[in-house]
Amino acid sequence: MVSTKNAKQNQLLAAMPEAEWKRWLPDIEAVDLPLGKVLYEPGATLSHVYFPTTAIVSLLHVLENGASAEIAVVGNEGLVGISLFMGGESTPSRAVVQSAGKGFRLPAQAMKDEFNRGGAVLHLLLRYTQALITQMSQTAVCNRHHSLDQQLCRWLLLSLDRLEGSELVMTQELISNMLGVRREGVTEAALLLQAARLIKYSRGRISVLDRPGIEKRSCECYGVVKKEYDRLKEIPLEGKRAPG
Amino acid sequence: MVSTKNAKQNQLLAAMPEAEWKRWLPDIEAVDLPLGKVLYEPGATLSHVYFPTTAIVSLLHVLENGASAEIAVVGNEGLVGISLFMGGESTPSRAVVQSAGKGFRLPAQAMKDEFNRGGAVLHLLLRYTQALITQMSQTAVCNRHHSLDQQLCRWLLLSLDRLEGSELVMTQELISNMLGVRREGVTEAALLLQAARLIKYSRGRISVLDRPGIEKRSCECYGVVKKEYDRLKEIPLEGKRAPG
DNA sequence: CTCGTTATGTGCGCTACCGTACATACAAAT
DNA sequence: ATTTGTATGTACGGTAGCGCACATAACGAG
Repeated sequence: MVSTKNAKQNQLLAAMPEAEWKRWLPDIEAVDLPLGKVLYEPGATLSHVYFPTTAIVSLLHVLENGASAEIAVVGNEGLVGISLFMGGESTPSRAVVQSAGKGFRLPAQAMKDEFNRGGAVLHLLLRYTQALITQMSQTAVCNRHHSLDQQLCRWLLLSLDRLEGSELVMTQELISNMLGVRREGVTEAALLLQAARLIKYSRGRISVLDRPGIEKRSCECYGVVKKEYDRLKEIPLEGKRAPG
Repeated sequence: MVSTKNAKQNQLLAAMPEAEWKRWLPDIEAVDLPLGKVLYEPGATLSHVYFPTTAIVSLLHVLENGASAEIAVVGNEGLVGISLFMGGESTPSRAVVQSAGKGFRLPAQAMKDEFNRGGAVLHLLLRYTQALITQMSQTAVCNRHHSLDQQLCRWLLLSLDRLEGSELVMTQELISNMLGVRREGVTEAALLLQAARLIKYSRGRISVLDRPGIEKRSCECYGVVKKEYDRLKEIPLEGKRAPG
């Protein structure tokens, strides 16, 4: 049981009713999620779903020519691998660990069985998926309308919310991959933020000095997404199952 | 029963097993979906879910300053109002009829009850949602990386697939709202397509002359999305309900 | 301390798209 | 036939971000 004692650092696992949680225990497994680890590739069948606790995972959508963009980010508030219970078995996107840390995982079949019981677990996961959808669509609009500057701020805030402390380990090159822009563009934007004393960084380490300042500079997208996650967290679980 | 005789023009309704379908009948209702009709506003609680048959509905995400972008399009292959069964009650996006036509609708409570039975309906709807998610994320990347030209082609193709015939009623102004770009930009892109004899248009009427030509000119995003919808349509319904 | 490697900074011409301001053209109404 | 409104075309300066080619700087290994 020692191995699962931190599992409830993941908010979905923590929100799970006791009865369900007990059924999961035998199958759940602690995993290390090192930077860059790929949890799934486009089109691949998923073997597990992952519940990050201290790690952050990026959902990247990759184009034929190799260009990519992050469509959502998953931390301890969520899970990676929704297509497993959504019924598609796979997605055309890629999940990569963006910030090293720990997490837990559950085998595909166990996840499906649990989901198909149709109770609290189902509602919990779907509600989370709904929040994820919000994040994706906000990202789509953000890609269209906001400046790199603003997007970098949004991205920093989303990452900060999923980390302890105010430092993130992340090269500008990696950030550029996430945002789907040039590395040099990130350098410039980061310089501006540094000049404004909002952040400080050196060789892959970013310290956030003035979070409120970054929030002011960010586009609305961060706030919208955060608010929606919060809202959905508050709605009580239905958990009911209609009679057959 | 006359009023529902065309309901199975909607692919989701058509895929519904007979037993479920019979339960729905009393509640289902034919509706007219005129151009511009708003099916839901950001944050509003949904009263119905809509199953378009000949109409096309755009899911738009609107920013504070009024700028917007289409994050997905729904035709007779899908339904409008997934947040109802996903558990959020509302979404921060807006659903607008982009191409006038007919559809059917089901009251919110009936939809929820049916979904919570947990059988084929649930799996069908979730699978569709999964396809919708693919469309959203592809759109996000497309917004980032592809030219207006390519995106216009993608958009035309997605619309064509959801219409009979090869003509769409749509001003360039409206298209620009969907794509989240300037109207003049659409004019230029459309001129190029017209010069290449791929389309012809006049005052809000676009005729597609050479569909394969447009497909060649489109970015990959159209193909990826279409393929994923097709793939998910093929997966047989599980429909099973795990024992309590 | 030196060297190779990786991370960051800079410069420059280029292009797609923006914002704005108009000009034209078609279509329906009177 | 003239008017009015809406749809489309054109023009032009501005700019954000691109692709490319380097310059600098930090760090780690030897």
